[in-house]
Amino acid sequence: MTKPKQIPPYYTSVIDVVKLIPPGRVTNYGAIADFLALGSARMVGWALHKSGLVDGDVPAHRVLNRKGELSGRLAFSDPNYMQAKLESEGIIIKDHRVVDFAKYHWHPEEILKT
DNA sequence: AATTTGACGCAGC
DNA sequence: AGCTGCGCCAAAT
Repeated sequence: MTKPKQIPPYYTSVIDVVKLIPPGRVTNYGAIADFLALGSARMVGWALHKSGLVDGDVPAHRVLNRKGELSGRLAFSDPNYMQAKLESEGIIIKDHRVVDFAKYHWHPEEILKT
């Protein structure tokens, strides 16, 4: 019979961290991977891709690659969703790239400081 | 079961 | 400063 697909634990961990990203801020896959000690930023990418199927309330549009590029925009239902959402949060995007990326860059470590 | 791909990152050139 | 190659680990074919 149909077997309910189990969600690997680290998927949930990644989703949890992504949900903690403050509006108007962005982060990169490597930062999350390092924070969760996944050992590979690719895992974060995979987890986020699946996140849409697991939880539709994940602000995955705030996760970019280390260059600040919207590398995952093509994976969304609408390629323009990611940019539109980020711009609506006050982030300027030029050629699928975040302007002043370092300025908006957020690190999971921030949640520990508070 | 083996090979390829992937929402990545970094060192080297 | 941009391109190439390699490493990372899991999922898909």
